[in-house]
Amino acid sequence: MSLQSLPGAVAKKEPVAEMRSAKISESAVRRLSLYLRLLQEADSLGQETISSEELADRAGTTAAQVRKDLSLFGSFGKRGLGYAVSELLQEIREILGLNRSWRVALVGAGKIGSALITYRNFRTRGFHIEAVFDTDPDKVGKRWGTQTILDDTEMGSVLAGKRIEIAVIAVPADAAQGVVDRVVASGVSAILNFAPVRLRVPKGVSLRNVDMVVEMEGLAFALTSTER
Amino acid sequence: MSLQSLPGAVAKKEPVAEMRSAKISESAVRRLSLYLRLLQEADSLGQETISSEELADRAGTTAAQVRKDLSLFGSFGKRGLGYAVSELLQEIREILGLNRSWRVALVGAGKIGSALITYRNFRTRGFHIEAVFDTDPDKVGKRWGTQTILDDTEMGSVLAGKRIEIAVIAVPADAAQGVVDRVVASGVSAILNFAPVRLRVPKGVSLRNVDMVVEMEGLAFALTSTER
DNA sequence: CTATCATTGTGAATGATTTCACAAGGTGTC
DNA sequence: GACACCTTGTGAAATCATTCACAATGATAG
Repeated sequence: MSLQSLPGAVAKKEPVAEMRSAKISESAVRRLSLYLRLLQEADSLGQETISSEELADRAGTTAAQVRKDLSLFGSFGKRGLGYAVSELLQEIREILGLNRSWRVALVGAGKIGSALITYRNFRTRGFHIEAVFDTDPDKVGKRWGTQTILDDTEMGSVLAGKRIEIAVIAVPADAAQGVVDRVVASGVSAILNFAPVRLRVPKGVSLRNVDMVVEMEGLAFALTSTER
Repeated sequence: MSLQSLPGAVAKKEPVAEMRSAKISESAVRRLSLYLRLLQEADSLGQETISSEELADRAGTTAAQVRKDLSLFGSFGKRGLGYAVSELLQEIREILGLNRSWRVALVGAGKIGSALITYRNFRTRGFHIEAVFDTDPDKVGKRWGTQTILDDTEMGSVLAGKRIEIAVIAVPADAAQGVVDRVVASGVSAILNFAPVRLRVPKGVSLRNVDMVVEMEGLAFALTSTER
């Protein structure tokens, strides 16, 4: 039986805006993103309701953790029944800011950039790559997916002109900080960094790092420390 | 003035093996990996000593955090002076298990795999990709870097034969769990997963995930929640 | 309509991580 | 050799995150 039709479910939830004052931990946000993916899978299989326990099992966490995470933003479930899949899906999309599209630029047209631009999940989640930059004259002017690679020198004006919000940095480590300074100056306020370097960003700019060497070294540590 | 020559520094440290009993948090290990990179940079510039404060500044953390992280494994510094760069470097390499090479296999010869195999930092850190697998008959047999792409069906025997320790999973989400089950059965006990899916591994197998969509959604959340 | 069952939402308890703060140890100067 | 100065290593305190446990709520069956 469907929960969407029950009047209580929507009326009860707290306004999301009010909840934003509290500080939400990065790990909680990561889990929400994961719940979202799991809910989309459940939804596409036609599942209508899900309990915190089932969601926790699929996410590899505990039912209490799921409920706590969701309670940071409101009350979305029904006691005795669980959560309406499609409704919770929509709530999390709203919480994460995914009910709109985001304007993204890619700086660095190398192998990592190439992997990103062909990654379907990106577009389907609302992240639209609207510009690609590189310094290499052999690459500039070439078509890359739906984009033509632009010269690095045009970066400032294009980012500002297209009002790009998120920059993906996929350049060599020694060039990364310079790129960051320039994209921030052009109004970008969120950065996903693939370069193996610690970047400095001004307050108000969000930064996430993806560092494969750090992950591999974490695995090496785990293997080393369990050895006997 | 160099610290290496002073007798106290080495004699004083606790044996690493003994310290391993305590549980080390994942975030502490991440920071160690970062310190290592920063120390290598300092070392290559000829810097001989570094204080916890300077290392913390470069790593974007606090001096107390640096000292606490290091104290989990021993006493490597000299009061009043700081740490000998090349010595601390070596200690961290030992802690993380990087004084040896690791046998790595790559499963999935797509764009992400391509980015990995050409990534120099990998090899220089001791991670040697010794086999590459794919299911696509058009790819099997092609040369990829120093490796020839092998057919997926050979995976089990090759992994076991080469005693591969770490597998990098770069296949589509719906194929990932099957691959994991097979690599684990072939003796692999650490996995770096790029597929956007939650994998299940038996106890004793280490797993790290790199999930670009999760990172991007984290940025979307940050942008959304700071908006007014 | 009452009893039973399932599952949420949430304070309180526990556990983990980070920060504080300072004694201890070591350098350099006069 | 005494004094002034730095910086580590580390208990204790503070903060942050997770887990527990249960009252509250709603569904369902008879």
